[in-house]
Amino acid sequence: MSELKSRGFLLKQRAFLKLYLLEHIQAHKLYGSQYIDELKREFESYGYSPAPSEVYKSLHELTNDGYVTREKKILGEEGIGFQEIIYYQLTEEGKKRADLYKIQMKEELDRCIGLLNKAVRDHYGPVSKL
Amino acid sequence: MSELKSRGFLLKQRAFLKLYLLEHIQAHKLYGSQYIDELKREFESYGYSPAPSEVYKSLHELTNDGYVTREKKILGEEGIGFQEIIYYQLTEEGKKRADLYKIQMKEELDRCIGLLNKAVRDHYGPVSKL
DNA sequence: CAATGAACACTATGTTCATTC
DNA sequence: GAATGAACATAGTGTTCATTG
Repeated sequence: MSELKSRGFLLKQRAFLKLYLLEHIQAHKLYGSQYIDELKREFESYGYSPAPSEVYKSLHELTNDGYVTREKKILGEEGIGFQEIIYYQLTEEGKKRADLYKIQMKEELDRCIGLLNKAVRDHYGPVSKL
Repeated sequence: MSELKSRGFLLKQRAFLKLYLLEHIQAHKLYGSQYIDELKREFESYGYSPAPSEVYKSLHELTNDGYVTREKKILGEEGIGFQEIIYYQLTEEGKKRADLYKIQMKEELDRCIGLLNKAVRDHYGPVSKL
């Protein structure tokens, strides 16, 4: 998860998605496009709609980094429409490392929020506390 | 300033820099590398150090979009070290449009802060109000 | 056909270095 | 030599489309 060390301008999208995916995977075992739907719904009112491929890439990276394992299943009735889907599941190792990831992400989120709030203060007067 | 309409994940760096540059240029007429120094100092404690070329590109775009005009000067003593520098200055048109730009940026900043705060709430509990 | 993911394209950003006075 | 900015390289993200069962 090298994107956490970058310290550039703002947080990278994929780091953000991974934070959500780690939690969603822990909460309920779903397959790829279901997480995509969840995320789209979740961020809809924030004017953000993650591209499917970004979510898949995030899932691949979590897999490659050993956070999660994949489990293929076939969906649908015999004979007519088959559909392969892939379930994701946190590994034991992944659970521990997810905690560390969360801690690092908290710092990064705070940094970014701080930077954006500074811009609001600098250009639109003091930030309201409500 | 088409980067304001994107509505992707987070704000683009250059849009952010332009907001600062428009205000800095209005506040005091400096040349390029002086704005760079100002910005670096300003964001230092936020773990963000804009690359010089990003600032120059932002200044070029502000120029091309008619917000500012450029004025070349020669710095230094005759005979030995000459140094060409470029001062920037808001146009009349630029002042008006900068206000519009600020309004649009406010929305975008709020959207991004909202998205990041949501992540903090979702993963680390309710956001403290201080 | 829906889900997956690879390939491709494009945009944003960072790095290097030539120029110029 | 310091400032400027072009050229280049890379990263990040979005789009399209082939696969496949």
